[in-house]
Parts: sequence; C-alpha cells; structure tokens
Amino acid sequence: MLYCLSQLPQYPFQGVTIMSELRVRFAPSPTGYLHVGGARTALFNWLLARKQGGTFILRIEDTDVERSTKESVDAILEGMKWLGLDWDEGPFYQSDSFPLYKEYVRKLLDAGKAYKCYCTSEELDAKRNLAMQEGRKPKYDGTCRERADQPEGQPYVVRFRAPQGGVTAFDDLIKGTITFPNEELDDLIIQRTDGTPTYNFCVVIDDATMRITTVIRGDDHVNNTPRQIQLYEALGFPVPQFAHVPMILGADKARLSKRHGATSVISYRDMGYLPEALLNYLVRLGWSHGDDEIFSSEEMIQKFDIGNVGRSASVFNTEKLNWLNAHYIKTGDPARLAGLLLPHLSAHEVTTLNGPDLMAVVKTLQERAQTLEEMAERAVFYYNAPVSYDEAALAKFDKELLLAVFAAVTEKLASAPLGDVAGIDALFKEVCTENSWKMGQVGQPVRIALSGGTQAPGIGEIVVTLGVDETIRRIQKAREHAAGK
RNA sequence: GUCCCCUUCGUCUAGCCUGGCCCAGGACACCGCCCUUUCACGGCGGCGACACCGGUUCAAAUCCGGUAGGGGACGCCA
Repeated sequence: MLYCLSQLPQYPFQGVTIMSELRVRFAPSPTGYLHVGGARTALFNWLLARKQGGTFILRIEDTDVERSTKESVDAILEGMKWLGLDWDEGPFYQSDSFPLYKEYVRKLLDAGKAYKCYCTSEELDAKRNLAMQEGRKPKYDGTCRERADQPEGQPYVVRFRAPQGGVTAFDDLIKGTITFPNEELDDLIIQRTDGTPTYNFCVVIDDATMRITTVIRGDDHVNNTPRQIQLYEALGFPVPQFAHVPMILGADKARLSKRHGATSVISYRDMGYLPEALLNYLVRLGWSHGDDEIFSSEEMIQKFDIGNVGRSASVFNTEKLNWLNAHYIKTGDPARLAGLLLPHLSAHEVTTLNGPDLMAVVKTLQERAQTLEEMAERAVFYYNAPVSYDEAALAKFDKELLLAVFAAVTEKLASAPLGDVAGIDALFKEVCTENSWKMGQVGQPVRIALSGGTQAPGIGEIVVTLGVDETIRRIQKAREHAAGK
C-alpha cells in the first residue's frame, strides 16, 4: 500500500497539489563547496521541475552567520552552473529574511504556541549527557514550558510548544509512510539567545512563504520533518509533500566525505570530467529507468520519476563515472572538447600555437582517454617532441633494423604526397612488404620515434596529424639516437 | 542508549505493489578469447547476489512475523 503513491508516475501529486503548479527548491548552506550529494539533490529537484513545468528555486540557508561564507556561495553557484542546473527564482538568502522570521516567532509567542526558555546551554548540555548515559532519549525536559515568571533582563531562547501525545506522520514520496510518536519530539528552539532564528523554523517559514509544494532533500532530514510539520500546522500553513533522497556513501559504506577522495563537484571539473558525465552518473545513483544507462539531459527530464528513486543509500563508484566520462568524450564534439582541453594542456606546459591543429589531435585521442586530464597527458607529444625514448621498448629491436626501418620509412614518406590516414597506413604496409618486415617491426619503432613511448594513437593518425615534415624530423632524430648506441 | 530508515552479484541497479514468465536481467569493475603495428575502441564469453530464520501458499526475491547487520537523527549546526 505504501508503494501505491510512488507507483503512479504520471500522477505523483494526485489529490494533493493537482491544481497548483509544482514548486521545488534546493537549499544548500554555504559552509563549503557543492558536493556530489548536494548536486544530486539539486538534480532531482531540477529534473522534477523541468519535467512538470514547475519552478525551481535556489535558496541559500545562511542563518548560521558564523560558518557561512561568500566564497561558499560562489562555489555553490559555480558548481550549479557548470552542471547546467539553472534555477528560476533566487538565489534567496535567509539572512535577508530575519525580520520575517522574527515576526512569525512573535505570532507563535502571542498565540501561546511558543514560550521563552531561560535554561542555559550549560544546564541543557548536562541534562543531555545525563540522559544519554542513562539510556534515555536526550530531549528537553520542559522546565520552562509552564513557568509563569518572566525574569527581567535574563537571556532566553524561544521554544516551540510541541504537541504532546499522539503521532506525526507523513507520506514520503520516496520512502512511504513514516510515523513518529510525538513523545519523541521535544520543544525545539526556534530563536536563539542572540535573537536569531534556527534552521528548522526558517525552513518552514521559507518553504511556506515561497509556496514550495514538494520538498526534496537529503535523507538526513527525515527526523526534522515531523517537527517541521508541527510548525506548519501551528502556523496554519499547508504542509508540502516530502521526498527524502538516500545518502551517498564511500566505498567503506560510511557517509561520503573528503577522506574518500574528491567530493566537490568543481574538483571533478578540474580533474577533467564532463558535466554531462557527472550528471548522468548522479542521476543513476539511486534511480533507474529499466536497463538504461546513458541519459542526455532531455532524456533524464523525460524519464525521471521521483517515485522510482531507491530507498537505500548508494556507494559512489568512480570506475563507473570514468566509464561514463569516457563515453561522453568518445561521442563528444571535438571542437568543444578542444576548448575544454586547453587549461589541462597549459597545466602540462603545452602551447598549441606552433603545432598540429588541436581538433585533429583531439580526434585521435577521443577513444583513448577517460578524462580530459588523461587526454592532455596523451596529447603532450604532439606539441613537444620527445626528448627521450622508452629505451626498454627500443631495446627489443636490433640497431641495424632500427636504422634500416627509419631510413626506409623516411625515404617512402619523402617521396609520397601527404595522404589521409588510410593512405599513410598503406604506405607503411608497402615498406613492410618491400623489406619483408612485419608490421610490428616497423610500426613500433616509428611510434617510439614520434611519441617517445609505446602508447599512442595509430601510426597513420599520428603522421597525418603531425605532418610529414615534422614526422621526418622526429624519425631523423631517433635515427641519430639509435646510431649513437 | 532512544527513535527513524534501509538490506538483490565487489559496485550501481531491474524484478517486489499486481506471488508462478527469475535455478534472478542489465551496467561498471574483474578474467578469458577475438580484432589489432602499440595503447585504446569494439565484439564474444566467463565469474558473480535475492542478509538470516520461521510462517502463509500447489508455488515466495516478491506476502506476513521475527532476528541480525548497516545508515541516519537525537545541537542556542544546517
């Protein structure tokens, strides 16, 4: 029965918001970069909005003035933009709405639905520790809940007077019905001693005033949901739908964190991943559409269904991301890839000014690189002629053979007009038959001469890309190297 | 400790709602073979899972109960 709701792909909001337009939001707190978990949450929100013609709102939750930074905000926006997750409204900043929150705190206070609490954090900490030690749930004991006196000039926090007894339940779009006994929930603080509002309260006010219809957020917020629902009800706001997406874990099944390697979206860009690859990887983490693996943005939008998101956490697997990235590099537009490759090339001290056409270079490397970084590494030899050779590989051939091969190839190349890849390949075959050499005896030495090593594109591709003149120059150099041994 | 959630190949997952088509399908990784002048790409094949125990049923990965394991939350952080 729990599945019924989520198994109606076309009508996920049937009977609840059927008339109103979908409004979703991504609400990161600017205390770090946009990490892959956040990016996936943003993606699911974006997908649903785009699919249903709804509105995607970006809201920055910066009520913690201490830890929020402008740099983090910029980093988050940069990550969103790189992934192509465009938003329709915002970014809104919670720090701009403090007066609004205060107003609602006032309302709850006036209505007796909230009260001032004069307990100090030291007292609270002590009680909490004691409760934990005794194996009880560490919840506020309600000391100030019914107190009549209001000590003048004493610092206080404002607590929400939570309903006691009964249960608070909701139908999660991903997890099904979740029920909490109200006795598990204590009177949460909605305003701090310094007068600033707290997270759970701001979220409710914002989601309500922004008319959010569906809250899609991380799994770690499930426990906050019943308290928020109680606030919605106390405030007289309609309760939105909730969808809690499972966490992303590291290989050791612990929550993904820096020690598992890169978690920042931007660091994936810098390592040479394509945004469409990361997006594709992220959408398949916890969600699937039959046996499909490759999704363009359009296909994701078309096929996405929040009800098909899995209920369990998933492990982030770089191998699969690599495969996806290789796929998009393989099928990508060479001109675009060339542009994206530039920064990686300069990191390897390569200038493309005096060398082969970069787009031609990219074409020879598309099937050979998993990341742009790897492609850059493999492209270096095109622009910087080898200064040393893979001696171990060279040692497999006699000095005499080497010299003969280099001479024959040079001669053949010099006498023939520059052809296409097939033409050059044919030319090498001729050299082989004319001298009774095997292709391995010719191709490998030439490859080493041209690239310095043994791992490179096909000989024909290299020669055509490099040009005959440069090819001959490099073979000549290798010939001298071989002669000197 | 208390509460909430989760559990299909090493990993991502299909199937579960509507039991039989599933001695469980696909993908990544891994192994082997083929292609091949290197490295790759590609093709073919292999390895490999229903956490466990009971129950219901002619029949259970699918329904019910329990157990174990994992994760999350428990803050004047978000």
